[in-house]
Amino acid sequence: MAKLVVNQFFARETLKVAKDLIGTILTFGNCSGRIVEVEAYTNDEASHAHRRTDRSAIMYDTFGHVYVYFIYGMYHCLNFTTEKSQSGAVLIRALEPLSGIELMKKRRDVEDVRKLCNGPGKLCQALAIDLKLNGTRIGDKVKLIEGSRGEVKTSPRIGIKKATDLNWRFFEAGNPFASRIK
DNA sequence: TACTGGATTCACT
DNA sequence: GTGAATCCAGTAA
Repeated sequence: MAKLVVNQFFARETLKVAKDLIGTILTFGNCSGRIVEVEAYTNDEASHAHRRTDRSAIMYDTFGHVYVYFIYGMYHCLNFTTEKSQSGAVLIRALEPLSGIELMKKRRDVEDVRKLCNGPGKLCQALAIDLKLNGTRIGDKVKLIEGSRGEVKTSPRIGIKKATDLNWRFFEAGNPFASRIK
């Protein structure tokens, strides 16, 4: 397993980055998990990337950085910024927990491993990700390691679902750790 | 300064 | 399937 070349990886089209993130190992602190579901946000109206504000400026100014935002007064969502020349980001929607599982269980107050990280808010809670992480470089606190993908073209099987007109969800087909696909 | 809505989750029916 | 919880960011005035 190789450490991912962040600059090269995230400078590409958001949709390609999103697809290639499936199967990648994400580590933060003592916990790690395999990314099994993501959502690509390009410059469309449903996305924070549509309008430049103080909060969303990071998506215009950077790629390969962590973008965390707070939603519904209760949850955080973890994104990675993409594309060199325009705004874009990939929301991490679900992880398959690999290590630090006991810690995640404690944080989530849940015993069922499948329910630890099968949602954007849940995985942030399990990994203790909050706004303090916003703006940090990928590879700094949050690290990514190529998993079963990388050179592999055929597996894992990647499912694609349209979320909005321009946004797409990518998930590992048949993986029980992926969140509910609506 | 005040108001509004949201890329979610979970309990309840 | 429905609705409540909850608070920050964005917007209007």
